[in-house]
Amino acid sequence: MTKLREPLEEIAGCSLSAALEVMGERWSFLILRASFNGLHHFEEFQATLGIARNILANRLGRLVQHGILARTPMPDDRRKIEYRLTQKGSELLPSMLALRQWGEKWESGFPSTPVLVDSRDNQPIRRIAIQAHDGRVLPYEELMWMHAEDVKPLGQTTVQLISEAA
Amino acid sequence: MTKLREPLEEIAGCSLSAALEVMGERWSFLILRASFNGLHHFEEFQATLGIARNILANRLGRLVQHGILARTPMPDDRRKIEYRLTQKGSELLPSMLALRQWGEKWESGFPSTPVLVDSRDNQPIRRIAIQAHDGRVLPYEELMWMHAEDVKPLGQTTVQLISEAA
DNA sequence: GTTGCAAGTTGCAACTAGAAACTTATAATT
DNA sequence: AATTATAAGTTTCTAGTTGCAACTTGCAAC
Repeated sequence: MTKLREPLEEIAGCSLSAALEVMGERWSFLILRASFNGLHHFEEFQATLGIARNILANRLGRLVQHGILARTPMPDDRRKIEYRLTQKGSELLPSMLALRQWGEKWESGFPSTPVLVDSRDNQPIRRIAIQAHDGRVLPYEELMWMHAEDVKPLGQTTVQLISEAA
Repeated sequence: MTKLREPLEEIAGCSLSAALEVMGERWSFLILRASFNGLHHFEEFQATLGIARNILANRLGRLVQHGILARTPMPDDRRKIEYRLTQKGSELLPSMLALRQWGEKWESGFPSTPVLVDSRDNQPIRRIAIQAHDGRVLPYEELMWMHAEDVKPLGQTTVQLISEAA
Protein backbone atom coordinates (compact mmCIF):
# COMPACT_ATOMS: atom_id res chain seq x y z
CA MET A 1 0.00 0.00 0.00
CA THR A 2 2.77 2.41 0.89
CA LYS A 3 5.34 3.54 -1.61
CA LEU A 4 8.64 4.14 0.11
CA ARG A 5 10.72 3.64 -2.99
CA GLU A 6 11.99 6.94 -4.23
CA PRO A 7 10.25 7.70 -7.50
CA LEU A 8 12.72 7.81 -10.37
CA GLU A 9 10.85 10.79 -11.69
CA GLU A 10 12.52 13.72 -9.95
CA ILE A 11 16.00 12.36 -10.17
CA ALA A 12 16.78 12.72 -13.81
CA GLY A 13 14.56 15.70 -14.65
CA CYS A 14 13.63 13.97 -17.86
CA SER A 15 10.37 12.52 -19.00
CA LEU A 16 12.11 9.21 -19.55
CA SER A 17 11.92 8.77 -15.79
CA ALA A 18 8.25 9.64 -15.86
CA ALA A 19 7.64 7.00 -18.52
CA LEU A 20 9.62 4.41 -16.59
CA GLU A 21 7.69 5.20 -13.45
CA VAL A 22 4.64 3.87 -15.28
CA MET A 23 6.06 1.20 -17.57
CA GLY A 24 9.37 0.32 -15.97
CA GLU A 25 8.25 -2.53 -13.77
CA ARG A 26 8.70 -6.17 -14.58
CA TRP A 27 5.79 -7.50 -16.66
CA SER A 28 4.20 -4.14 -17.51
CA PHE A 29 5.48 -4.10 -21.06
CA LEU A 30 4.61 -7.73 -21.66
CA ILE A 31 1.06 -7.15 -20.46
CA LEU A 32 0.93 -4.22 -22.84
CA ARG A 33 2.18 -6.39 -25.66
CA ALA A 34 -0.50 -8.95 -24.89
CA SER A 35 -3.09 -6.17 -25.02
CA PHE A 36 -1.82 -5.09 -28.41
CA ASN A 37 -2.23 -8.66 -29.54
CA GLY A 38 -5.87 -8.75 -28.61
CA LEU A 39 -5.99 -10.19 -25.11
CA HIS A 40 -8.54 -8.53 -22.84
CA HIS A 41 -9.16 -10.69 -19.79
CA PHE A 42 -7.40 -11.57 -16.58
CA GLU A 43 -7.32 -15.29 -17.22
CA GLU A 44 -6.07 -14.78 -20.77
CA PHE A 45 -3.14 -12.71 -19.56
CA GLN A 46 -2.48 -15.14 -16.78
CA ALA A 47 -2.48 -18.18 -19.02
CA THR A 48 -0.44 -16.78 -21.88
CA LEU A 49 2.15 -14.91 -19.83
CA GLY A 50 2.44 -17.36 -16.96
CA ILE A 51 2.60 -14.47 -14.52
CA ALA A 52 1.59 -14.97 -10.88
CA ARG A 53 -2.01 -13.92 -10.22
CA ASN A 54 -1.23 -11.42 -7.49
CA ILE A 55 1.40 -9.70 -9.60
CA LEU A 56 -0.94 -9.62 -12.58
CA ALA A 57 -3.69 -8.07 -10.46
CA ASN A 58 -1.23 -5.49 -9.18
CA ARG A 59 0.08 -4.60 -12.65
CA LEU A 60 -3.34 -4.39 -14.24
CA GLY A 61 -4.38 -2.11 -11.40
CA ARG A 62 -1.40 0.14 -11.97
CA LEU A 63 -1.92 0.27 -15.72
CA VAL A 64 -5.56 1.20 -15.15
CA GLN A 65 -4.62 3.85 -12.57
CA HIS A 66 -2.22 5.39 -15.04
CA GLY A 67 -4.81 5.41 -17.78
CA ILE A 68 -3.08 2.92 -20.04
CA LEU A 69 -5.79 0.31 -19.83
CA ALA A 70 -9.51 0.86 -19.28
CA ARG A 71 -11.31 -1.60 -17.02
CA THR A 72 -14.93 -2.44 -17.89
CA PRO A 73 -17.12 -5.28 -16.60
CA MET A 74 -18.82 -6.92 -19.58
CA PRO A 75 -22.55 -6.14 -19.66
CA ASP A 76 -23.61 -9.64 -20.72
CA ASP A 77 -21.50 -11.49 -18.14
CA ARG A 78 -20.55 -9.24 -15.30
CA ARG A 79 -17.97 -11.64 -13.94
CA LYS A 80 -15.84 -10.86 -16.93
CA ILE A 81 -13.77 -7.72 -16.83
CA GLU A 82 -12.48 -6.29 -20.05
CA TYR A 83 -9.13 -4.54 -20.13
CA ARG A 84 -8.78 -2.42 -23.23
CA LEU A 85 -6.02 -0.11 -24.41
CA THR A 86 -6.73 3.59 -24.13
CA GLN A 87 -5.35 6.16 -26.54
CA LYS A 88 -2.55 6.79 -24.08
CA GLY A 89 -1.80 3.09 -23.96
CA SER A 90 -1.85 2.56 -27.69
CA GLU A 91 0.61 5.39 -28.14
CA LEU A 92 3.18 3.23 -26.43
CA LEU A 93 3.33 1.14 -29.59
CA PRO A 94 6.37 2.94 -31.05
CA SER A 95 8.32 2.37 -27.83
CA MET A 96 7.34 -1.25 -27.80
CA LEU A 97 8.25 -1.79 -31.42
CA ALA A 98 11.59 -0.04 -31.10
CA LEU A 99 12.45 -2.26 -28.18
CA ARG A 100 11.28 -5.33 -30.03
CA GLN A 101 13.25 -4.48 -33.15
CA TRP A 102 16.35 -3.97 -31.07
CA GLY A 103 15.76 -7.34 -29.42
CA GLU A 104 15.40 -8.97 -32.83
CA LYS A 105 18.63 -7.53 -34.09
CA TRP A 106 20.82 -7.91 -31.01
CA GLU A 107 19.33 -10.60 -28.83
CA SER A 108 16.96 -13.13 -30.33
CA GLY A 109 18.36 -12.97 -33.85
CA PHE A 110 15.12 -13.79 -35.61
CA PRO A 111 12.08 -11.72 -36.61
CA SER A 112 9.25 -11.71 -34.09
CA THR A 113 5.76 -12.74 -34.94
CA PRO A 114 3.11 -11.47 -35.38
CA VAL A 115 4.25 -8.75 -37.73
CA LEU A 116 2.72 -5.29 -37.82
CA VAL A 117 1.51 -4.29 -41.29
CA ASP A 118 -0.09 -1.33 -42.98
CA SER A 119 -3.71 -2.44 -43.34
CA ARG A 120 -4.03 -0.71 -46.73
CA ASP A 121 -1.56 -2.95 -48.48
CA ASN A 122 -0.67 -5.62 -45.90
CA GLN A 123 2.97 -4.66 -46.14
CA PRO A 124 5.21 -4.63 -43.07
CA ILE A 125 5.93 -1.28 -41.53
CA ARG A 126 9.26 0.43 -41.90
CA ARG A 127 11.89 -0.07 -39.24
CA ILE A 128 11.68 2.54 -36.49
CA ALA A 129 14.48 5.06 -36.87
CA ILE A 130 15.61 8.51 -35.94
CA GLN A 131 14.90 10.98 -38.70
CA ALA A 132 15.72 14.61 -39.44
CA HIS A 133 12.82 17.04 -39.80
CA ASP A 134 12.91 16.37 -43.56
CA GLY A 135 12.70 12.60 -43.10
CA ARG A 136 16.33 11.61 -43.68
CA VAL A 137 17.31 8.69 -41.47
CA LEU A 138 20.02 9.86 -39.07
CA PRO A 139 22.73 7.51 -37.82
CA TYR A 140 24.00 8.03 -34.29
CA GLU A 141 27.13 9.85 -35.51
CA GLU A 142 25.11 12.62 -37.12
CA LEU A 143 23.25 13.47 -33.94
CA MET A 144 24.00 16.02 -31.27
CA TRP A 145 22.47 17.07 -27.96
CA MET A 146 21.57 20.71 -27.52
CA HIS A 147 19.94 22.80 -24.82
CA ALA A 148 16.38 23.53 -25.87
CA GLU A 149 16.91 27.28 -25.64
CA ASP A 150 19.83 27.16 -28.08
CA VAL A 151 17.73 25.61 -30.83
CA LYS A 152 16.75 28.25 -33.37
CA PRO A 153 13.59 27.37 -35.22
CA LEU A 154 14.01 27.47 -38.97
CA GLY A 155 10.40 27.50 -40.13
CA GLN A 156 9.67 27.34 -43.85
CA THR A 157 12.53 27.60 -46.30
CA THR A 158 11.77 31.14 -47.47
CA VAL A 159 11.43 32.50 -43.97
CA GLN A 160 14.60 30.71 -43.06
CA LEU A 161 16.57 32.31 -45.90
CA ILE A 162 15.30 35.77 -45.05
CA SER A 163 16.16 35.52 -41.39
CA GLU A 164 19.56 34.05 -42.16
CA ALA A 165 20.27 36.91 -44.56
CA ALA A 166 19.18 39.58 -42.08
CA MET B 1 24.94 -14.21 -7.88
CA THR B 2 22.28 -16.79 -8.57
CA LYS B 3 19.47 -16.20 -11.02
CA LEU B 4 16.43 -18.16 -10.01
CA ARG B 5 13.96 -15.77 -11.53
CA GLU B 6 12.37 -17.28 -14.58
CA PRO B 7 13.69 -15.42 -17.61
CA LEU B 8 10.91 -13.58 -19.37
CA GLU B 9 12.51 -14.63 -22.61
CA GLU B 10 10.89 -17.97 -23.34
CA ILE B 11 7.46 -17.02 -22.18
CA ALA B 12 6.32 -14.65 -24.84
CA GLY B 13 8.29 -16.00 -27.79
CA CYS B 14 8.94 -12.46 -28.83
CA SER B 15 12.12 -10.49 -28.91
CA LEU B 16 10.46 -7.88 -26.73
CA SER B 17 11.07 -10.26 -23.84
CA ALA B 18 14.68 -10.64 -24.90
CA ALA B 19 15.12 -6.88 -24.90
CA LEU B 20 13.48 -6.55 -21.50
CA GLU B 21 15.69 -9.27 -20.11
CA VAL B 22 18.59 -6.90 -20.73
CA MET B 23 17.05 -3.46 -20.24
CA GLY B 24 13.97 -4.15 -18.16
CA GLU B 25 15.44 -3.71 -14.70
CA ARG B 26 15.08 -0.61 -12.59
CA TRP B 27 17.83 1.92 -13.41
CA SER B 28 19.15 0.26 -16.56
CA PHE B 29 17.51 2.74 -18.90
CA LEU B 30 18.48 5.73 -16.78
CA ILE B 31 22.10 4.60 -16.76
CA LEU B 32 21.84 4.31 -20.52
CA ARG B 33 20.41 7.79 -20.76
CA ALA B 34 23.27 9.11 -18.67
CA SER B 35 25.70 7.39 -21.03
CA PHE B 36 24.04 9.02 -24.02
CA ASN B 37 24.48 12.32 -22.25
CA GLY B 38 28.21 11.88 -21.93
CA LEU B 39 28.76 10.35 -18.50
CA HIS B 40 31.46 7.70 -18.42
CA HIS B 41 32.49 7.03 -14.82
CA PHE B 42 31.12 5.24 -11.81
CA GLU B 43 31.14 8.29 -9.56
CA GLU B 44 29.50 10.43 -12.25
CA PHE B 45 26.62 8.00 -12.60
CA GLN B 46 26.37 7.65 -8.87
CA ALA B 47 26.27 11.37 -8.21
CA THR B 48 23.88 12.38 -10.98
CA LEU B 49 21.45 9.48 -10.65
CA GLY B 50 21.58 9.11 -6.88
CA ILE B 51 21.55 5.34 -7.28
CA ALA B 52 22.96 3.11 -4.54
CA ARG B 53 26.54 2.08 -5.21
CA ASN B 54 25.95 -1.67 -5.06
CA ILE B 55 23.04 -1.46 -7.48
CA LEU B 56 25.05 0.74 -9.81
CA ALA B 57 27.92 -1.75 -9.75
CA ASN B 58 25.47 -4.56 -10.46
CA ARG B 59 23.77 -2.74 -13.35
CA LEU B 60 27.00 -1.59 -14.95
CA GLY B 61 28.21 -5.17 -14.74
CA ARG B 62 25.08 -6.44 -16.45
CA LEU B 63 25.21 -3.82 -19.16
CA VAL B 64 28.85 -4.71 -19.81
CA GLN B 65 28.05 -8.44 -19.85
CA HIS B 66 25.35 -7.84 -22.40
CA GLY B 67 27.64 -5.77 -24.57
CA ILE B 68 25.81 -2.49 -24.16
CA LEU B 69 28.63 -0.71 -22.41
CA ALA B 70 32.36 -1.33 -22.82
CA ARG B 71 34.49 -1.19 -19.70
CA THR B 72 38.02 0.18 -20.05
CA PRO B 73 40.46 1.29 -17.35
CA MET B 74 41.91 4.65 -18.38
CA PRO B 75 45.58 4.32 -19.41
CA ASP B 76 46.71 7.57 -17.71
CA ASP B 77 44.98 6.91 -14.38
CA ARG B 78 44.21 3.27 -13.97
CA ARG B 79 41.91 3.85 -11.03
CA LYS B 80 39.41 5.36 -13.40
CA ILE B 81 37.24 3.04 -15.40
CA GLU B 82 35.54 4.30 -18.51
CA TYR B 83 32.14 3.00 -19.48
CA ARG B 84 31.37 3.74 -23.08
CA LEU B 85 28.41 2.86 -25.27
CA THR B 86 28.96 0.14 -27.81
CA GLN B 87 27.22 0.03 -31.19
CA LYS B 88 24.66 -2.31 -29.65
CA GLY B 89 24.10 0.14 -26.83
CA SER B 90 23.79 3.19 -29.00
CA GLU B 91 21.18 1.45 -31.11
CA LEU B 92 18.89 1.62 -28.10
CA LEU B 93 18.51 5.32 -28.76
CA PRO B 94 15.25 4.99 -30.73
CA SER B 95 13.68 2.99 -27.91
CA MET B 96 14.81 5.53 -25.38
CA LEU B 97 13.55 8.46 -27.40
CA ALA B 98 10.19 6.87 -28.08
CA LEU B 99 9.73 6.27 -24.38
CA ARG B 100 10.84 9.78 -23.56
CA GLN B 101 8.52 11.34 -26.12
CA TRP B 102 5.64 9.36 -24.74
CA GLY B 103 6.54 10.54 -21.25
CA GLU B 104 6.62 14.13 -22.45
CA LYS B 105 3.23 13.90 -24.01
CA TRP B 106 1.39 11.86 -21.40
CA GLU B 107 3.21 12.23 -18.12
CA SER B 108 5.51 15.16 -17.59
CA GLY B 109 3.75 17.51 -19.97
CA PHE B 110 6.81 19.50 -20.95
CA PRO B 111 9.65 18.92 -23.44
CA SER B 112 12.71 17.23 -21.99
CA THR B 113 16.13 18.70 -22.21
CA PRO B 114 18.66 18.26 -23.71
CA VAL B 115 17.17 18.00 -27.17
CA LEU B 116 18.51 15.73 -29.88
CA VAL B 117 19.30 17.58 -33.10
CA ASP B 118 20.57 16.81 -36.58
CA SER B 119 24.18 18.01 -36.41
CA ARG B 120 24.05 19.24 -40.02
CA ASP B 121 21.52 21.97 -39.35
CA ASN B 122 21.02 21.92 -35.57
CA GLN B 123 17.35 21.28 -36.02
CA PRO B 124 15.44 18.92 -33.69
CA ILE B 125 14.75 15.46 -34.95
CA ARG B 126 11.32 14.40 -36.09
CA ARG B 127 9.03 12.71 -33.63
CA ILE B 128 9.41 8.92 -33.62
CA ALA B 129 6.46 7.34 -35.41
CA ILE B 130 5.28 4.22 -37.12
CA GLN B 131 5.57 4.51 -40.86
CA ALA B 132 4.51 2.48 -43.88
CA HIS B 133 7.24 1.19 -46.19
CA ASP B 134 6.79 4.35 -48.28
CA GLY B 135 7.20 6.64 -45.28
CA ARG B 136 3.57 7.60 -44.59
CA VAL B 137 2.97 7.98 -40.87
CA LEU B 138 0.50 5.33 -39.77
CA PRO B 139 -1.94 5.94 -36.94
CA TYR B 140 -2.86 2.98 -34.75
CA GLU B 141 -6.17 2.46 -36.55
CA GLU B 142 -4.46 1.77 -39.87
CA LEU B 143 -2.32 -1.01 -38.49
CA MET B 144 -2.88 -4.75 -38.40
CA TRP B 145 -1.06 -7.77 -37.04
CA MET B 146 -0.28 -10.58 -39.46
CA HIS B 147 1.53 -13.89 -39.26
CA ALA B 148 4.92 -13.49 -40.89
CA GLU B 149 4.24 -16.29 -43.39
CA ASP B 150 1.09 -14.58 -44.66
CA VAL B 151 2.96 -11.43 -45.66
CA LYS B 152 3.56 -11.38 -49.41
CA PRO B 153 6.57 -9.28 -50.35
CA LEU B 154 5.83 -6.63 -52.94
CA GLY B 155 9.33 -5.63 -54.02
CA GLN B 156 9.95 -2.59 -56.21
CA THR B 157 7.00 -0.73 -57.73
CA THR B 158 7.47 -2.05 -61.27
CA VAL B 159 7.81 -5.62 -60.15
CA GLN B 160 4.84 -5.12 -57.91
CA LEU B 161 2.62 -3.90 -60.78
CA ILE B 162 3.67 -6.74 -63.04
CA SER B 163 3.01 -9.40 -60.46
CA GLU B 164 -0.32 -7.82 -59.52
CA ALA B 165 -1.36 -7.81 -63.18
CA ALA B 166 -0.35 -11.43 -63.76
C1' DG C 1 55.08 5.64 2.93
C1' DT C 2 51.16 8.20 4.28
C1' DT C 3 47.19 10.35 2.52
C1' DG C 4 43.56 10.50 -1.06
C1' DC C 5 40.44 8.92 -4.27
C1' DA C 6 37.86 5.83 -7.81
C1' DA C 7 35.60 1.78 -7.99
C1' DG C 8 33.84 -1.50 -6.08
C1' DT C 9 31.96 -5.21 -1.68
C1' DT C 10 29.65 -6.52 2.39
C1' DG C 11 25.99 -6.61 5.90
C1' DC C 12 21.71 -5.73 7.17
C1' DA C 13 16.73 -3.83 6.93
C1' DA C 14 12.97 -2.94 4.00
C1' DC C 15 10.62 -4.11 0.12
C1' DT C 16 8.88 -6.85 -4.07
C1' DA C 17 8.01 -11.12 -6.73
C1' DG C 18 6.25 -15.76 -6.98
C1' DA C 19 3.51 -20.13 -5.96
C1' DA C 20 -0.48 -21.95 -4.13
C1' DA C 21 -4.47 -21.88 -1.52
C1' DC C 22 -8.50 -19.14 -0.42
C1' DT C 23 -12.48 -15.59 -1.23
C1' DT C 24 -16.15 -13.17 -3.61
C1' DA C 25 -19.42 -12.16 -7.09
C1' DT C 26 -21.77 -13.67 -10.77
C1' DA C 27 -23.57 -17.25 -14.01
C1' DA C 28 -25.03 -21.92 -15.42
C1' DT C 29 -27.18 -26.52 -14.00
C1' DT C 30 -30.20 -29.53 -11.55
C1' DA D 1 -33.91 -22.45 -4.80
C1' DA D 2 -29.80 -24.96 -4.03
C1' DT D 3 -25.53 -26.67 -6.07
C1' DT D 4 -21.79 -26.30 -8.93
C1' DA D 5 -18.71 -23.69 -12.00
C1' DT D 6 -16.10 -19.73 -13.43
C1' DA D 7 -13.73 -14.97 -13.59
C1' DA D 8 -11.27 -12.07 -11.03
C1' DG D 9 -9.15 -11.16 -7.60
C1' DT D 10 -6.81 -11.72 -2.08
C1' DT D 11 -4.05 -13.80 1.34
C1' DT D 12 -0.20 -16.17 3.08
C1' DC D 13 4.21 -17.39 3.17
C1' DT D 14 8.93 -17.92 1.13
C1' DA D 15 12.61 -16.34 -1.61
C1' DG D 16 14.91 -12.93 -4.02
C1' DT D 17 15.91 -7.74 -4.88
C1' DT D 18 16.74 -2.94 -3.59
C1' DG D 19 18.80 0.49 -0.82
C1' DC D 20 21.70 2.63 2.62
C1' DA D 21 25.93 2.98 5.06
C1' DA D 22 30.16 1.38 6.24
C1' DC D 23 34.12 -1.13 4.65
C1' DT D 24 37.88 -2.83 1.26
C1' DT D 25 41.16 -2.60 -2.57
C1' DG D 26 44.16 -0.81 -6.06
C1' DC D 27 46.34 2.80 -7.86
C1' DA D 28 48.18 7.85 -7.65
C1' DA D 29 49.96 12.04 -5.56
C1' DC D 30 52.66 14.24 -2.23
